[in-house]
Amino acid sequence: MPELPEVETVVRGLQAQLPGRRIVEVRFGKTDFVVNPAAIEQHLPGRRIGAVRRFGKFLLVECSAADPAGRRDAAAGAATKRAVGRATKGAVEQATKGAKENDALLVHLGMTGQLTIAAASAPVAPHTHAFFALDDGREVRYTDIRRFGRMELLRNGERERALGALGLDPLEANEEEFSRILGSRNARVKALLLDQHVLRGVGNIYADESLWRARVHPMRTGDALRPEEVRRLYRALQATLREAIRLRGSSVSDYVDAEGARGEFQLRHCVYQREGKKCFRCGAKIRRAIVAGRSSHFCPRCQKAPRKRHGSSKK
DNA sequence: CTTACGGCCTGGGTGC
DNA sequence: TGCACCCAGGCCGTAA
Repeated sequence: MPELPEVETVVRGLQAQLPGRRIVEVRFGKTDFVVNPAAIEQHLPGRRIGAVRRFGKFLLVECSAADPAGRRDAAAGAATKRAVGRATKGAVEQATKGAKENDALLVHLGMTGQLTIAAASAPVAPHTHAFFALDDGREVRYTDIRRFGRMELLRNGERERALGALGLDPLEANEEEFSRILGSRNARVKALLLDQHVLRGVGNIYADESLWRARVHPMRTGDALRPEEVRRLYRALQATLREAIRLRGSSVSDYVDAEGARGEFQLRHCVYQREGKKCFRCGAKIRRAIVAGRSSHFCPRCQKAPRKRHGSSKK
């Protein structure tokens, strides 16, 4: 399941390969996951790729302005070089400064989406539904078994609509911000961690792993957390995400990076998909329960359940 | 407004 | 061999 660390890993892989390359052709298989495939087919061929960045679990592939066939190569290359240095920050912030936004391909990998770079002659994996042929004989391919992913071309002025409602990046937020947005909420902390309008990029794996690490039960509510618990959760979340990025993500089912390689953080999971196994900290059996509509894995001894549930609407 | 919940999308894996 | 069913995560609609 691509969450923040997996998307970050894919972004870094693409960022290392794509800037400066020209897209020469776009081909689609099934298109039910694409917002406006005709617009993509019409506008992307001929464009040069700029920076590739992550925004929560979304990927943005920036493209140059339309550039009449083959001219201005040197200028485009120079612009690309400048873009390389500042990869992941401020896709929306940049937009609000009034500067013209580059067109960008927005991709969400859903559960089983993969973006890989391959030689155009390489065998095509099943369920590959989009091909972006490059000017060097390679192509970027989008493979998605379940097609829960999403793809859309964002043109000038569309980023705010697409991304503006997303919450804080958990790696950029400071402790005060984190505490403010969680501490004011009566919802279960598991639901808050998963809510992309609260924090952008956290999914089920990293929510469960962080809660275990912080020794916070997923059914606790945000406003019932003691300050030291919020602090532990903040630190656990960042440490978990950073370690997962270092290990190139968790490959629990289909996830691979831009080179097609699996990650290794699944080998470090302490609770996720470890139901019935021993807690690494205390030896109790890890349990699974549905919280916020999602499978939640936790240690019933290390992570103390809340006694009761305050009504959310009644008093 | 906030929160909770159910349904939907799809197809791989499982169990009979 | 086939087939019904469960499940994954994001998102949206609805209800309280």
